[in-house]
Amino acid sequence: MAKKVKSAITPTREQDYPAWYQEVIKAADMAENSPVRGCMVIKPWGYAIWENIMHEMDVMFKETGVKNAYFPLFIPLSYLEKEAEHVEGFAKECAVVTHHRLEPDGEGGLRPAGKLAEPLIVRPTSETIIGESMARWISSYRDLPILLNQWANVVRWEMRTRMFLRTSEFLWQEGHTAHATEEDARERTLLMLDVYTKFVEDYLAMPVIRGKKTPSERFPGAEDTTCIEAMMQDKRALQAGTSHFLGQNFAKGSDIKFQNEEGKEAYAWTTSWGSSTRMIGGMIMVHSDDDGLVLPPRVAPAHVVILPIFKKNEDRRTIMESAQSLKDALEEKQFHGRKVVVEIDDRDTGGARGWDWVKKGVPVRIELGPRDLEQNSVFMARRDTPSHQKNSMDRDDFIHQITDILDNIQDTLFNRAQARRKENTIEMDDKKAFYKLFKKAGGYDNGAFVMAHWCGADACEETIKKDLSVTIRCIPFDSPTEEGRCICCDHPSSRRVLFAKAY
RNA sequence: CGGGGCGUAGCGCAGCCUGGUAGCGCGCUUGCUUUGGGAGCAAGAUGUCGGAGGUUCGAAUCCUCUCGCCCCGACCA
Repeated sequence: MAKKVKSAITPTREQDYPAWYQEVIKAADMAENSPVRGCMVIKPWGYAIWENIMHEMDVMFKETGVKNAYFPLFIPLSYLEKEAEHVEGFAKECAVVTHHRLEPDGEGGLRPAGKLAEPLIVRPTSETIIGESMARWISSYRDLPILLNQWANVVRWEMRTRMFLRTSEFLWQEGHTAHATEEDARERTLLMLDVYTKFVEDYLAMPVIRGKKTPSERFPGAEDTTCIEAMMQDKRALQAGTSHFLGQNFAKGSDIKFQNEEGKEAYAWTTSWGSSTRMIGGMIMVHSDDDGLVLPPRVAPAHVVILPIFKKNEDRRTIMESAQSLKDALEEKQFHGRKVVVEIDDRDTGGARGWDWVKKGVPVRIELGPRDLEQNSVFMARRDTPSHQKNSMDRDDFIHQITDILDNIQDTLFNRAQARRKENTIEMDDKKAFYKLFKKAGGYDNGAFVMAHWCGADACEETIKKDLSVTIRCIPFDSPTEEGRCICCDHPSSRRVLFAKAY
């Protein structure tokens, strides 16, 4: 008798997308809300993904000559004042430390004491404090470029938070570089955007659109902000990484000067670039389904889970031995420079055990029972196919093919995401149709990625944002020059830009 | 910061209107039987009913204040 097909996650994506997202995280045991408002606790399964991300990105950064360093969590208030636009951009969301001690308040509690002469802010980003160091480290063009990165936490006091996507405290990396020439700095800006693109596409299997932000969406204090934008399953955009060309703005603010080859004093040209735990939120929203998390193999904490099936108690020992030898054989294999990671779960929880691993998103599940031992086979399920779909496979073939299977899953996830984005990316020239599309957007269906002409006026961008809460995600690098008319004001335009609802 | 909702066991909730000493489901513990699509039976453990004050013989329940969370706005690298 066919059992009614039921999804592991309720509600489903279509029923309530935001609730589905929270539930996927909870069901996969990745993270939970903390007692501290707007902050989350990242649990081992979630943190292991971040560790894989850190490890792989770190290698990629270093291949471009970047070195890691670490700067203080606290920044003197006055530092933030060094770059005018920067202050304005971050002032409203800074946590401020004003005291350095607690004392009894006489009523059984504690109160702050030891007021600081100058308040410290908890870094929302580190341009200013790193700039201060750079200013001291650089005196000659021979000291340049300086290529730094730090893995850190930052705090931005957000009004509304969501696990991984926007939390008050989040983990990230921030790169900061200083160069002798504008050209070098601009080159570095794009080089790091390339690194992000490669990482997000190859590891997180999220296809992205590369482009430049409009002036209103720029990083506060930047000359140019470049970004990668990905489409989530609800057709909203998520910025997955950003790289800024800061011109000489921060160099002037922090006094980063050097003597050039002609012996003249000049300000350095700086860049900064960042990506955060938000990528994990994106990864969840791009690949996961109504049965829970779906992990791209290249960042999965475990690649394979073996579920021993005990028909009779006497079988237990032989089946466990077989499971262990299968694990050993698989772990001798390398998957993109990393050992294939295998878990054995012999808990006696009935069928719930299998669903736990579905919900955790493990790429490959193996059921191993008496029948498989007799036939030297394994019963395999892939997370990129429906949960009920399982196939018997020769055990040795499976061991031989494991890396191909994982690669295949990785490719499938990427291709699926790319196909979905393509299907939901449209060109539009009619304002009424544009408004109609986004007016009804919401819930699981937020319209589309719309490529439309824009005249370049802030006013048009602002109008659309106000009317539809749709923003220009970026001016894509690959959008060709072509004659057209602004979707908002009908003035001439030479290029299409990407409009979408965003996270 | 405006508008709405909610705080009772680890999680999800009922009880509140009409005051009488704490309940359900899941989970958890132990044992036995089970295990190839979310196991069954039996026996258990778990609560400052968000906090403070008030009314009352008696408060999860009524009143006042307060704290926190969620949703919708506003804000948001």
